[in-house]
Amino acid sequence: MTRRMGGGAIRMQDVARAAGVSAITVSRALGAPDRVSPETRARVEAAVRALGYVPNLAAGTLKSQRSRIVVAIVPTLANAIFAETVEGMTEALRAEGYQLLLAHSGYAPETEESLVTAFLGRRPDAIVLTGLHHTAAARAQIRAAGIPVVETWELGGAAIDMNVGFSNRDAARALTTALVARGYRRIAFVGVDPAAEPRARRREQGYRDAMAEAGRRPLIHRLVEDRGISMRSGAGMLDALLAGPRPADAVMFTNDYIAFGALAECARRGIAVPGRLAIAGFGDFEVARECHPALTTVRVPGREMGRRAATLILDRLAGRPAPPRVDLGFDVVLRDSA
Amino acid sequence: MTRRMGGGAIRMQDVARAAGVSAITVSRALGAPDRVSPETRARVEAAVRALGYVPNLAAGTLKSQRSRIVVAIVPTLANAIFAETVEGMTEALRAEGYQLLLAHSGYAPETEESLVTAFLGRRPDAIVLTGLHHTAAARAQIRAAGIPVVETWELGGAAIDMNVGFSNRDAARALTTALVARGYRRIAFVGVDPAAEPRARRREQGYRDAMAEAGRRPLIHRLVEDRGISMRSGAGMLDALLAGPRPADAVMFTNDYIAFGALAECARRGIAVPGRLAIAGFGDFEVARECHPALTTVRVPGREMGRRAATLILDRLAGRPAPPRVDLGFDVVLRDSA
DNA sequence: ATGAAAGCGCTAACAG
DNA sequence: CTGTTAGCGCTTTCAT
Repeated sequence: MTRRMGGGAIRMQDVARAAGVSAITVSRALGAPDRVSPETRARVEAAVRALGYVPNLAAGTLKSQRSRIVVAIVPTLANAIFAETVEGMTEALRAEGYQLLLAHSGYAPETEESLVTAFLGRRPDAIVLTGLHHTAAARAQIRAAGIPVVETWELGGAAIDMNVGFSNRDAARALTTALVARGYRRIAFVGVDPAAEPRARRREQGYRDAMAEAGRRPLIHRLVEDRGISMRSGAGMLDALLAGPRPADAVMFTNDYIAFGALAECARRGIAVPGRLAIAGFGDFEVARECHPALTTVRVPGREMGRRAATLILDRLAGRPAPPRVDLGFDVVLRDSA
Repeated sequence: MTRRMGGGAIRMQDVARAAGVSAITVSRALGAPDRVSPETRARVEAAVRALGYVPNLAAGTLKSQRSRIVVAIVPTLANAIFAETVEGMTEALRAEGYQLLLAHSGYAPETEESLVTAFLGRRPDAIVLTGLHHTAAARAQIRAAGIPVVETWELGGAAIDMNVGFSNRDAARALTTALVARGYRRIAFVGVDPAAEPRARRREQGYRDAMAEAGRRPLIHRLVEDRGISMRSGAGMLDALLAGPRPADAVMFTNDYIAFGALAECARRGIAVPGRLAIAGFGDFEVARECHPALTTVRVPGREMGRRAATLILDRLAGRPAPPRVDLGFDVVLRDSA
């Protein structure tokens, strides 16, 4: 339409010419509309529309040293667990014109590290990580970048910068205590390799705490796979739980999906839940609410962590005070399965 | 450490000085290592490490007009449905140094449009959309950007550029036909407002096709909410399905989550599945495999669509031939629920 | 309220 | 294989 074709996009200069102003005025009309007279603004806006102008944010980023990009790294998206956090984050960020650069680490700190390296090149304005466990190199790079950091899904003293989440340990302890109160005698815990998944380790610890407080011996089972764990793995644990002279009468799984897998297996085998085996999960995913019998579990603030992480970042970037630590809590949800 | 502090990051120039070469040599050592002598490369790499240099991709993008960013917009992440596609995409892209800018539209074309507008400012090298239904403005902007586009999760003639997916209509038809073959007489379909969800409309159409072929009258029920549909909504449909003098003896839901909700409700009410009511889903999500009775459904290539979308893009960007249309097919999975 | 000049940090193009 | 020059498209700074 104008002089350009084949690759060249419309620049601010072109808009300026069309509107009869200088480039900087276009910049202001777009980025700080109240610094420009209403008439000028209208002319610029008309030119923008007429030309289909889309500002090149790479140029803006380079000059202003603000990218309006926030990086987020989660362990996985395949479970709705972290997906909700991501949704909460994007929604809050979008409202302020920030965009989300996302990847999943597959629960591997080394993968996380290489993602951090790659993403930092975009000069993000902030970064959101899952959990508190990262490689030393990742921490160092992030610190060097000097940007706000939020770690989610875990609470602890070792946060790089800001920390929003809940206590996995307290949550598991509270759930276990509720099971004890309901009268179960042999309460087992099914988790994953504690070395591989920090949040699972904390949950296991909470279970141990509660059992110790109740004067019981912990009964711990671990799933062999430390990733890709899901419903299937729960089903596979039943034999171990029910074997021996003194089988478990209740079991708590490290998350709802695994618990549901066990629950379904009980249905297949005709094992009464909670009659012969009570089952509890962790997370309060939708399946926990909707399955039959409905799962006793712990509700965890997935979406809220995302939203809060975003607002902490936005506050910090706007120079508003932002607390270094936000505990969003949890709720023990007693249903029929235990 | 060096002369800089307070905001200024290390630049290529600093690395060049430390390595005793020019900036462009650093650029090449990093971006095209084989165009630099091994010794030089080693010196550069050492300097990079020593200084903790992270290239500023905003600058690179500006000059090279290649951002190595791919934009993806999905309807939601809360369902594992699209999350798998996103995972497949990131994985394939990451291997080639591309990064994913992601957002979810909440199934609203207008939201999608505004996301497109915002994202185009990053000058992405390609864009991946879900489905074939977009606003005219979104299509126009994308076309004007002149970048490769892949539309996923649906197949049709109206694609903007490339299209990878499967036929929702054929899949639903095949599943319905399988239900007919299994001897069900009154097969109902539970979908959502066809105007609100194009893929659901195609599934409904496939169901109609199969019913017509079998000489049956279609029995269509629709969920009131057109978004946020999930397990709960399935449970709520049972009354309608079983009401009247001639209740359905089989029902097919527009996705597995909804089907599972109905299945669980049957368990709660003591309705035999498939004895009194056979239930089928769509998608073959994990819950379909693991619930009891296991769900008859259609397996859909979620992760593969993501991977394929990525390779189409990479091929196109590398100047390799990329087919405009890839049909990944589907599989009817007959299990116990129907 | 508007503009001119300068430069953010890279890499394409062209030497040598 | 390595270097010089220039400029990508914005926004900051300083003027008017």
